[in-house]
Amino acid sequence: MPEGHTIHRLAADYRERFGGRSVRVTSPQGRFADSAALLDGTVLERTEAHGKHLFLGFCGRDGFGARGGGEWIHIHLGLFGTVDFGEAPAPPPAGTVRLRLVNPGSYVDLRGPTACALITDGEKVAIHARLGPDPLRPDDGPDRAWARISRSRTTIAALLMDQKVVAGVGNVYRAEVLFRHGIDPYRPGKDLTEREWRALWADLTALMREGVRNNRIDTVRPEHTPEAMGRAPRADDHGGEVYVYRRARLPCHICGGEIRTAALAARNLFWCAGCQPA
DNA sequence: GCGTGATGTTGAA
DNA sequence: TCAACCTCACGCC
Repeated sequence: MPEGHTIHRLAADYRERFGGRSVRVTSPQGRFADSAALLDGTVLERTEAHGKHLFLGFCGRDGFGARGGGEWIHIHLGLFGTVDFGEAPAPPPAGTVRLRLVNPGSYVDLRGPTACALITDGEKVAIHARLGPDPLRPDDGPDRAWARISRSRTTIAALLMDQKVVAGVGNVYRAEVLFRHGIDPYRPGKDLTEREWRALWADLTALMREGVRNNRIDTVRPEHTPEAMGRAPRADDHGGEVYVYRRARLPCHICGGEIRTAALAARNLFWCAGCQPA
């Protein structure tokens, strides 16, 4: 499930259910057990998202950080990671639960993350430093990304997936935003106009905010929804309504042409050659 | 029961 | 460019 919108939503949900209170921290699977023991009983003070990275900040008895300094759980869901919230009482942990938080009202289970580690303030700063601007972070903007894109011979499809260039965009938003702007995914970054890039950034911001709100990715404009066009809603485990993502060989909602797919840097790319001409 | 694939990242070759 | 890693649901025998 995880593109940037998922992570920002998780930051808000962890904060809402567990923020500001003492929390029981365990690792039923055992792979985070030592760190969980250090944090058990401390207070979840703050939560933060940058791109696809989630940070849970804990406060010990002697100020921020269970060990005295700044103390964070750094979580990256990778491709398979999942987070499931539930109402207390927490059931016996099912499957491979890496991290479980419990308080009197709620529990939350983390499974299958690429990363789940206790880090210091300094390590957190280093992670922020290697990430590009995030359309969902209020203080971030398109300029820093434009400085890289406008000088790069790499395709815009690859640049959008590079977390050093833009943080939080994944395979779905990449495919969909390029479709919405009629841009050929293979166009080199330096061949985009600044106007095109600013429009892409603004659109990503709006689409991803909507994604946080609804906890799913919807990218079709009102006039192209299933209701508006009299077609069946999308039957896909991902849920949202999209133009091209995972619609290989199906007809384009706009021009009727066949949606194409190809591997690009080991990821599946989807686009409509009619609507996104070279 | 086995093989496959998936909204991701890293590090070696 | 490729393999490794993280997990689980689904299709097919």
